[in-house]
Amino acid sequence: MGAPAKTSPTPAKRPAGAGLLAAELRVAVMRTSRRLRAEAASRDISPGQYSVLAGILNGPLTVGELAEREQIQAPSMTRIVNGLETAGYVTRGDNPQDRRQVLVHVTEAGTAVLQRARSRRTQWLAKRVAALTPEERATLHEAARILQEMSAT
Amino acid sequence: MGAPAKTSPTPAKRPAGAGLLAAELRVAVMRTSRRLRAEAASRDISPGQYSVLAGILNGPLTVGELAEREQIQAPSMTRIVNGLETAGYVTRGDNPQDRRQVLVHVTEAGTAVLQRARSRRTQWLAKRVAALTPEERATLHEAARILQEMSAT
DNA sequence: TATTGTTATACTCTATAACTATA
DNA sequence: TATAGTTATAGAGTATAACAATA
Repeated sequence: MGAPAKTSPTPAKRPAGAGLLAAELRVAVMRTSRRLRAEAASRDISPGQYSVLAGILNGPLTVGELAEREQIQAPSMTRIVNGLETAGYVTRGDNPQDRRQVLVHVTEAGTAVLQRARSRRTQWLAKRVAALTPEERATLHEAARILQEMSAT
Repeated sequence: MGAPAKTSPTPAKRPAGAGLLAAELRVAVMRTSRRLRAEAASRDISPGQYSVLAGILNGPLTVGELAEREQIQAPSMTRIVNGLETAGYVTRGDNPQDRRQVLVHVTEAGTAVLQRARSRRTQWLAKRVAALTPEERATLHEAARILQEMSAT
């Protein structure tokens, strides 16, 4: 069986076995992602573009590094960067130390659009998060950290 | 701004404001969903097909009901049902009380493939879930419930 | 010869609009 | 006239394979 869950915030629920938990988590994540995509669609920038801009805010990264971070293949990242470059949100620069690489830099317009998008993008989610109890928010905060770590594996 | 977050269960981390939490949650969910899709791809059935089969295990539903449950439009559900019907996993039946409606029934093959898929589909996730602490599993269990409720809104 | 990035191409999933049949 | 479902078409995002430039 699962763990005793001694200090669970919801005493009525026991932790399910790994298989059952994975199944319910998978449904929850897939459904939420579909909802997020639908709600955020056609405003500002795409989810992929958003992540890329956020990733290079603190300094340029190569196309390969970005692809690895986003867990997608290089050609897909090339397309995302193309879109951002056309929109004027990033520029491509050479790396003098390895001229095969392409460093993606964020522009001022890119920084601005990211900040605007940050508030709009999460509007749907933020509205629902705000309706939660502090305990539920803490749970989601911790869950986000766990999911990030699991996905990074 | 967000709530003061007075009784956080994770002392080192305070619950972020609704906007920040929504932002980090969004990234975590989108990244995990991309990972899930990639890991589960081309085995058994698609995520959408999986959810549909699971939904009609306890009795047939109409195409419209399924579309609403999955938060997608009717034509998208028609395509998913087409795929399942071609594969022999569901059958379409009339509703005698309203002949505009189409009731989607699961077949024996559909039930079997769902049970097989259930264990395979969540394999990637279950492996990582099993490596977590009981407390982390409890957190994800609760988070799944919260995400489900938020997505249902 | 190996690696980085791009181009070419195709597949999956989604959506909106137009259509058919039933109510 | 309104509703349930399908068909037609298009768009977004992803992938693999082949190619160019550089190491």
